[in-house]
Amino acid sequence: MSRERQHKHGAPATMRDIAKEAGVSVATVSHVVNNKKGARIGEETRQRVHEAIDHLGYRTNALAKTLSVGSSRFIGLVADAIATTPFAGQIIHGAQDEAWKHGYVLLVANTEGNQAAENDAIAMMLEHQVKGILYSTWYHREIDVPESLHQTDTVLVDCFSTGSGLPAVVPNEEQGGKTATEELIAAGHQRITFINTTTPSPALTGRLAGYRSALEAAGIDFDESLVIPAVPEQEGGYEATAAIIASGATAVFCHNDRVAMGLYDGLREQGLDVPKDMAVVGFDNQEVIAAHLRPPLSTVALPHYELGAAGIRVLLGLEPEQDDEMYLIECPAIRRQSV
Amino acid sequence: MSRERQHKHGAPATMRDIAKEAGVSVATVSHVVNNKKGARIGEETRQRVHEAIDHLGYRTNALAKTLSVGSSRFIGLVADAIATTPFAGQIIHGAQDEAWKHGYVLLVANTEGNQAAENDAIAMMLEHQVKGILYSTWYHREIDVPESLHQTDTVLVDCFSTGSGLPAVVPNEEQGGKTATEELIAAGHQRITFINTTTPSPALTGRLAGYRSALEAAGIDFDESLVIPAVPEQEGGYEATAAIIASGATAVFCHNDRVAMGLYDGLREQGLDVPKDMAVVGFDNQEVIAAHLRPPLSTVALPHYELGAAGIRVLLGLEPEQDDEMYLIECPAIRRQSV
DNA sequence: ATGAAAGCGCTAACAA
DNA sequence: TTGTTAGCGCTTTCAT
Repeated sequence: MSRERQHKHGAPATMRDIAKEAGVSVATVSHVVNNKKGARIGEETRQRVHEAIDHLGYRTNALAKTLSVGSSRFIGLVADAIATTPFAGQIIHGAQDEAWKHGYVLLVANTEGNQAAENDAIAMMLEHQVKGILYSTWYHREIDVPESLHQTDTVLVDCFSTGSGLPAVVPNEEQGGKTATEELIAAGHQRITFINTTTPSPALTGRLAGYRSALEAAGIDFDESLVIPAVPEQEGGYEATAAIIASGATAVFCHNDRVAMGLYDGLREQGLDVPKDMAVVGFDNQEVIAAHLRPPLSTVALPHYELGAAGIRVLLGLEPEQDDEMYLIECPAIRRQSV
Repeated sequence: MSRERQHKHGAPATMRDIAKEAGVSVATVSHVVNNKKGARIGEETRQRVHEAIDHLGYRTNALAKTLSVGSSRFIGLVADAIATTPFAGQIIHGAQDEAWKHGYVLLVANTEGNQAAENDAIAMMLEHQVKGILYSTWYHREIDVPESLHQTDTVLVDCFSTGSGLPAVVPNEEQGGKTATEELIAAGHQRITFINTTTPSPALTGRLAGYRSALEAAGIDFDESLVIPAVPEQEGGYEATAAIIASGATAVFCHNDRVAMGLYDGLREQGLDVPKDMAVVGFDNQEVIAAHLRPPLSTVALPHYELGAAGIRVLLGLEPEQDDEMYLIECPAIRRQSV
């Protein structure tokens, strides 16, 4: 009973239509639609307007509104690898929820690391008068900021660029490494190996620092020979098996869930049981893997959802200022059954 | 506190600014900016305009343009689980690329299956005058279409709703199942088990139909006892191990990569080698898993990128009409080393 | 309590 | 070849 004919091809009803139908001016319609508190509209008039609105199926034209008020409700999100990882999805989700909460909508663009696509994407967002841009990468690293990003407010998510002056929201790698190690220590382990990545990155240095600091806090001497470099994938974990066993350790902190998965295979081949013979913790909390390994993998989560949400908050100026413009997000422990 | 940020970027230059700077009318500016072919502009004037443009750093206001021409360049994409799976990312990526190619930009919203969020998202898209909406789910299934979707052109992606009259773009499960089975047959296997899912879905029936048709085409009798039901995750594959071995089969087609991963574990525990003692193919081509299992898993890909891209094409009327409004996208074989 | 009118930045006839 | 003039749908003073 509410809509007359909302044909796909019929032009949508405008305020003018409502005004005519209700026998009032568009100004009045605008006032009741937006529930302006300054304006006093007669109860009877308000009523008529509302009737006209759902009789005609009116819906405000956000674009016209934007043009009129001068500031849009768009926030752009440019990601470098939406497709290759579930992580990007989490960032988008977090950003979307938070943006939504404040009345903004997300304009997303994927660039697969392509320079040209990136510039096009940014240009398009600027043309759409975005309030600002979230520029995100799928793994934590330092980047060169595209020049065009400086034309609007932008915040870096899961990446940073020292000297760019742009605020960055990144995971707290060191705290994460410390947390992972502490899980092992708390379970009584003293000789703990750390399979670290071989690719230079904040993750490499941060997690190592965390590992050392956890050890130190527990009064355990750091033994360089216990940190084993490996390609950060299943293959790396598998290949590290022999070294792990030879080290005499009783627990291992893996650089990420995928190397833990590879290590599981290696351990199983040697007839070793997790966690009885060897405790293991991963990093990332990559759901498809961690939750379904046997036994389910205890790990530390990369807070992608929070990264996206926090990104929006700093963009909107809702987050307490950080002096160095680096917003560190905590990586929480996810306990399952491998420790 | 930080009100400085708000003043960082001055109001962007408008066409009027350019017009003044170049000493011409806005109409002229509009013409050169859009390279209107109808209008002849003096080379010298055009020059001046261009100079003013990059002197003032002009950028067209897409919103104003939309309002003026009457049709926007937005396409909405509402997804039910952007965060929980890498698949959604692929759909977005495909949609984004294709939309972009035709001058459209994507407005994305995530709803996590929440009814209210869904309606809000759709309403918001309608308010932004989207050209149409892509409604996608993260696994292929039949759905009830939200009423509001009928207020604009919409196409269903990775889901369908018979009787809704809405076009749907879905993976060709049957062809996929057939392809997977054929990979095994081509490798010389005759006794092939199929670990099928237990959850009712197009995947359950479609892949089974494909399995049977491949068998039939190869002159192999279908043996009901060779299809083993299992939870579609690692656990299901692992638990199916005994039945698989007992069946005397030499190859198995797994409902998805995750069950294949579980099966790998089970097989390894029994000292069986893949593919020597048992050939296995998966389904989905879930990169993080399939490419890194030992040995890397041969599988059949769910064409998510194509799903998204094709969705845009049918929305834009670029795809040859399909009578039943069902657009089947092929699932290609991905050969690795498990067969 | 309500309406008239002037924009917002841009496009598109139609003039000149 | 270029400028004038209406809008597009909405908000917002300022009148009435």
